[in-house]
Amino acid sequence: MKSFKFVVLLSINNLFMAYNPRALRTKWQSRWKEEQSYKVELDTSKPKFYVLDMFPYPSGSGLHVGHPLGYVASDIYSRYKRLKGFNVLHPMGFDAFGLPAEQYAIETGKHPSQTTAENIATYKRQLNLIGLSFDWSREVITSDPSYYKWTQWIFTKMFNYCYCTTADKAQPISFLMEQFETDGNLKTSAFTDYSGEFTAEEWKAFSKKEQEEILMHYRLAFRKVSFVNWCEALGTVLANDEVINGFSERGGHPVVQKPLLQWSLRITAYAERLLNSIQDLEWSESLKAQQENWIGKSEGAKVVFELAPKPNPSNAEEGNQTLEVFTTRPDTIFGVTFMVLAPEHPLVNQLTSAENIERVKAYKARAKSKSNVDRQASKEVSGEFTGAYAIHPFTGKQIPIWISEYVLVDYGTGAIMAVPSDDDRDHAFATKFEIEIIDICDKSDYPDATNADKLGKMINSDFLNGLEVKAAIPLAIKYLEDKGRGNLKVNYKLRDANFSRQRYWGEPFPIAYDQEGIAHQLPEEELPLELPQMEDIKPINGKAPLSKVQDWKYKGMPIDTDTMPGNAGSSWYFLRYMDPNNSNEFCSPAALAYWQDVDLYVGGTEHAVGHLMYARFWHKFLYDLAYVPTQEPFKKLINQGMIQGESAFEYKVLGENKYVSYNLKDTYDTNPIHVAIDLVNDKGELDLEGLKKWRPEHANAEFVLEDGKYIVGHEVEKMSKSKHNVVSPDDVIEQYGADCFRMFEMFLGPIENHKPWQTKGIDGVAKFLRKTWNLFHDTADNFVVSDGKASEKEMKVLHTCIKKVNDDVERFSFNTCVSAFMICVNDLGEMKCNNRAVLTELLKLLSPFAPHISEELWEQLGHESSVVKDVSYPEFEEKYLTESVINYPVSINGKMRVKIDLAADILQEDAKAQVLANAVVQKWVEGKELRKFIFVPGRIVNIVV
RNA sequence: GCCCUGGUGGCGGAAUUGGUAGACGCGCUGGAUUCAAAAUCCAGUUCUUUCGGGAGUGCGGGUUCGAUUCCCGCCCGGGGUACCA
Repeated sequence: MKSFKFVVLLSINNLFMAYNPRALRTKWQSRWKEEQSYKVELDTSKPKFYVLDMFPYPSGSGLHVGHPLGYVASDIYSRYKRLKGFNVLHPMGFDAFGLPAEQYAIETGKHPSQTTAENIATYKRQLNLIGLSFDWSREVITSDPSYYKWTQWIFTKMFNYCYCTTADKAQPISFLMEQFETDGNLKTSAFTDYSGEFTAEEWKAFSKKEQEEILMHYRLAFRKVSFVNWCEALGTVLANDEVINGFSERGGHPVVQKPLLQWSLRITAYAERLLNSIQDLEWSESLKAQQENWIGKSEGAKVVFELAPKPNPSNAEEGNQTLEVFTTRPDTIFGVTFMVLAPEHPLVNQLTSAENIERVKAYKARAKSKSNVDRQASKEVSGEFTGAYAIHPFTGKQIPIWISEYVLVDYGTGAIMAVPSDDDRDHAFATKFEIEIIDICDKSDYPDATNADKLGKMINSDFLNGLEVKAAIPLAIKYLEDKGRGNLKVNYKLRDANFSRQRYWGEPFPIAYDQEGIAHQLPEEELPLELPQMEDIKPINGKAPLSKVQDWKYKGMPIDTDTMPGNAGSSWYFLRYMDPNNSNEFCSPAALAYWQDVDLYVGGTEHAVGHLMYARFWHKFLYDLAYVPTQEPFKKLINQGMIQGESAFEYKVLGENKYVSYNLKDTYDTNPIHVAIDLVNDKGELDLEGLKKWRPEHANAEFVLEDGKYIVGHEVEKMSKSKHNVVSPDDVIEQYGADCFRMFEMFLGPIENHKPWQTKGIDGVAKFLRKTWNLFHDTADNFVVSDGKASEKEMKVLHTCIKKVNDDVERFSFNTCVSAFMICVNDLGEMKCNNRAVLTELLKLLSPFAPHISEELWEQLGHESSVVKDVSYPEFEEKYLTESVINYPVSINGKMRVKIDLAADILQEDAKAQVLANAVVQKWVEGKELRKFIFVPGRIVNIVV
């Protein structure tokens, strides 16, 4: 009876005293919250450091174990920098506007503002569970009017600015209008897609409406007709990824291209600057390459072709029309045998002769019915002759003009000069339609060269004959210039960004239209223009949801009914964190002067071009207006890899309610079906009782087992709800604790690698944390540390770890940090080290990785201060690592044969004598000629015989 | 096709500047402890071997005293992109 009581007492005691991650988590997380441990203020006495995670979209399914990979890494770095004396800005917020919330609202009737608020609450709870050191007082939510006021404000700035190509920066539209008043557009260097010319007199003679239409071609935020994916059956516009092979993803209804007057942002004006400053960024080479490819700069020439007069011109002016093309191979001009226009090219209708008009119309209609993606996916050669001809600028020959889908209306000039001998697509086209092919480039010196290599010697090319391609190109351009038929031209793949969405859940445009349809911005004091509350947010008759709002007017003028896309709010959020509650400015100059830019940005590669390109563009625009102090927003960027899920499959026999185990599936005709991964144990065995509860259709099913077990099949795929392979961090943290979760995520491998989630190794990290705890406690879990002077061996172990962790955090190699901690704790454990001085430093080192256990043990050491914010990072001291003797590996002919201790300061001659005297070395060297003795101090000895 | 990545034990991975290949962890094997199990601890764990060694970082060459690392030519996986004139 007595001993029974004793056992109970002991286990209760254990429950309270032993390492209990759950209790520590709640204790310290609430303490940090109470004490606002992670609140950060502008403090010019300290150097700043800005660590940012990519803005999460709060989806309905919450965080899975893949998301925190980057968050934990950036948190460790933030905590590390804090202990190093930096004033660290480490904020978090939510990209809360967007399509999924709106779609969910339409399906369930729940208002997006409600679901968004719920999802944000879930995200915050989960993020806090991990023990991340965010300053929540700086939280930014894009759907909050106090935030989107400034998104709208930046938009109005873009509306009021154009781009000056000589000053190479944005300039006010008013400046441009003054130019028009004095010189028309003849002298302006403003960036534009406007091709007409007008004098000052003509400008003044234009109506207000005509003037505004011209200005739209200069504004950085402007309206133009662009195409949307229109689905008649759903009565709505679809995003590209909602369209599959010309049909809607939901329902499979046909989708057509429909022209709509929409807002765009003139990012193309910044193409060259966006390209040039990539070089200065500390981003991965692959990411830089993706941005460069996206901008897609190519140098070539603009060539102007006269059009041959029509046999029966309907009016006299038509005869003087010209056709402009862009080419990267002006040297091939003597090989041009036809021209091709995009079907949508504005000259097509007017060029087409009467006898071809029907067929051209039919071809255009066919092109229009296909989505862009479809058109580009098809490799089929198709086209139609217009009946018109152009005149070759040098030979004067008549060249037939065709239209074809392979020419894209929005790249270059929407027209090409076709050179079938030196372009694969032109060649295929010429072959199919039996058009002449003139050989103009002798490639016999380069048997393996493709057309893309631009190699060969010019032939049949008049003044270019005999020249290599590289020499012929500049000469051809010079000739074109001299004859006034063309000039050097640089072209970019980058397109202006469509900035309108016919949706509800986004920022409204602060723009109203007068009776003539002229766009006017709302005055600044009217911002924010709040999104009106609507019960039913479905689009109506193909019009945007806001068109249903009765009084959606400003001073009687109708307000724009489109809303901004998701990338609006996320293009500048990183600036708002610097001064999140400012109601007078988007961010104060003082905050900007101090925080400057993001020092470290952590996020996934899925934003490689979209978000990062837009944010850089907005930032450069704000820089031009002198609102921000830096040219680039994100100095250093780390891409975290994707954590994939491991899916599990059961195998259903076709047509029967029967499931066979993995290794037997090939003897039946089966279909794999996803099963919930949490019903499967480490050995791949399926919990059949759990399965029956999860999916009742299994209740009466027959299971064909192997060795009495049902074994599932596995596959690694993206983690997603529909694949039933999602693992929530909540469960892992509940079972192992937040510190273990954090360290295990880091231990999985290099931060940038993609890897499947497997809890297989997590016990190793859990063991490590227990061992760390046990350095401070005896077997009965009493807190025991000793006070004397630490031994040299202990100091060596400690400082080896300090050096390794310090170096590895700096290069973002967190997995090797965890290894270093394990080695250190194992070594100290082996030495039975519980020395206060050693353990104190160890806790400081560990706290960025495992803040909860560190804080608890820190308190147990008797500190009133906090190890997560009040201490400074341990200093590495070389003297603890210096050795008087070094154990050298000795290689013979490059193979390691023996290790020999040599004095650290030994000279080569002495080393040689000692090494050669060694018995093992003797054995290998005996009877052979000693050719060379290599001694690399501190490293290695190599003997060549 | 083009651009970018990566390829190392049974598994995740380490080797930072060309210098001991496989750190650390998982798993596995054997042992201690236990009535037993879990947990814990100890030892072993690239392959091969005639126990001297030999081979080995996707494959084939090269440079070097020495190559996972640098160079040339291939193969395979992952990501991006695509009629871009």
